[in-house]
Amino acid sequence: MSLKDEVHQLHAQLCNGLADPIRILILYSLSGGAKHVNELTEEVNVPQPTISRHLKILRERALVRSERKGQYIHYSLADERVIDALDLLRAVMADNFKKHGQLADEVARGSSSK
Amino acid sequence: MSLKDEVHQLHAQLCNGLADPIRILILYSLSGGAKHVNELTEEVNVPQPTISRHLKILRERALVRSERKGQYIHYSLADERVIDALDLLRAVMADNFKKHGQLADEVARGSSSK
DNA sequence: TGCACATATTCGCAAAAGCGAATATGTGCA
DNA sequence: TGCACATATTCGCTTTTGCGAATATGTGCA
Repeated sequence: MSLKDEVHQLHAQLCNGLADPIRILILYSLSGGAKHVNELTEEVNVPQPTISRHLKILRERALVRSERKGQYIHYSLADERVIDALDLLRAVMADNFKKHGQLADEVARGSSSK
Repeated sequence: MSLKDEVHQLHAQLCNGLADPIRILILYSLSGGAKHVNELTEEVNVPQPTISRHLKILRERALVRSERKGQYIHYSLADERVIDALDLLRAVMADNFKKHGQLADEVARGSSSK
């Protein structure tokens, strides 16, 4: 595989890190400030091992950073621009719905800029 | 599933549309102007049925638009902001590499702004 | 040290994705 | 109509992904 293709491969993997509803919820949650795993578990409302599995994926793609603080491990966004990218895509989606007259309001609400 | 979760599901599907190297190549190629399938086949250098399968996915996610022009079908970006989002993520990736001193140059080259 | 809590990993499995090869559909033109 | 070209779909298969349940690891404190 050429070096250039490797870059596209990595670019795709980064995008793949965003391609799951739970991970999107985690990222938006972290955009409101660093949190530890239990807080995320409550906010996203899925079992703790599931959160940890998704956090591992986000870590592997360098989308989040983790830092141990005593007993807890604090997770934070690695780069705020990831939220910008998500918001852009959400806006694209909202416009599509507007064109087809469905769900547009709910999409517009609940973004990171709530 | 709640309506809000449905939105996150759709958001994730949109991101999933970007989560493949071939589709990323297709989108960047289309950012240089509308093209028909054979042109994409040559540029991306994969078999034609493969391109068509990926185009179907991009269509389903409303990332591209298709318009028949006689014998050909012209594909174009549905929304330029998708490229903005991809570029943002590529920049995030480039910065990560810069921190780890790998591949950063190649990542910076070959973006949509070539 | 040993217990309580926070977080991560493993396992087994069911569901989904991606691919090559073959084939089908659609369109223009002789 | 029938042929040539452009594009889409189907099929069989292998690989990957995601999940729940159980379990392991790591940390602070009595």
